[in-house]
Amino acid sequence: MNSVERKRLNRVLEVNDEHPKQQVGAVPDIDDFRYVKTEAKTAVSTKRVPASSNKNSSPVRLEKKIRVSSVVKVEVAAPENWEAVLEGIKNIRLSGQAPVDTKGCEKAGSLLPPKERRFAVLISTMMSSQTKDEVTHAAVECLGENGLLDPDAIVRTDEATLANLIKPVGFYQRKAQFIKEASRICLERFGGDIPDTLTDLLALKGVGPKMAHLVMSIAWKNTQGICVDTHVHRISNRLGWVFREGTKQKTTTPEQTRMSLEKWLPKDEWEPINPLLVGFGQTICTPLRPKCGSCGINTICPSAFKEASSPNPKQKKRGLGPT
DNA sequence: TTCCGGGGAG
DNA sequence: CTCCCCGGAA
Repeated sequence: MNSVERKRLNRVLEVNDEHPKQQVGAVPDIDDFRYVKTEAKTAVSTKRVPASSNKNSSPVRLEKKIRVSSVVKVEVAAPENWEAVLEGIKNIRLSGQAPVDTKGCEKAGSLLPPKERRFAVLISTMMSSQTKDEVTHAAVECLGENGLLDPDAIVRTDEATLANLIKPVGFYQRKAQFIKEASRICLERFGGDIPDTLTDLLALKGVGPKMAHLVMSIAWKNTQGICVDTHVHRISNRLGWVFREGTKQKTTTPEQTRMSLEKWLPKDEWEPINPLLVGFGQTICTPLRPKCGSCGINTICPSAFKEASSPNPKQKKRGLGPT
């Protein structure tokens, strides 16, 4: 097995192992092993994170491990106030529309029959990453108008033409290539439908954890894990909702965030949390200069006004991450 | 005008 | 870590 396969396999093992053990769950020792692998794998990405002390003002929620015979029980308490925070964000989202509300990829092919709709969702998702919702939406429509929301049609279209059609989305050459290959696999191995498991979705090039979980939720309505994109990742950390395993440090990768979040967030919130936080992140809790002043939860958010204006990145002192 | 982010691959 | 691409922000 080469390194790529191993990497993918590891990913798959991680996600498959994440059973909805919520507030309290008994987890066998093997679970710890998994985290060892994960930490080692992701330890590289220390890049522009201000490395040093993050004094999270929110309540410390270290995991408590209790050894009972051969089993380690891992208890992860939900953050204080999380329900109030979530409620507050929902209220914020009720007023005012975010791009994701109308142009999110779950809208793709909503008028099509199930199988076609699923394919449209997959293609839409594969194009949408790193791209504005509106742009993706337009590209999907463009494909549809050309009868290309269909794996058969796509494999018979040459890559350059395909790339040209989806040009407005970022990284279109790569995506055209990935989409064509995915279409071929759909035809050859899944009867023209899209894969219905995380494992098989992740095996598609151009589909990583974020998109695989999204597709499972949207296309199959079978949520296997939380779809963590940059918004969910950033906001979860600002809210003090997630921590690196065994610490009170912020998570450094979306995968860490996903696993940390899944430990306590009730499963019925797993699917809605993504559009909720994405919209919130697009409008209020923006990456740069979050609009804390007009945010409805600025009295209960541990990061409120903590990183308001940081003009010159170069002069920014290191070691004082938000909160 | 420059620069940065974003999901995933290599 | 860099590369892919481009819009939006500094």
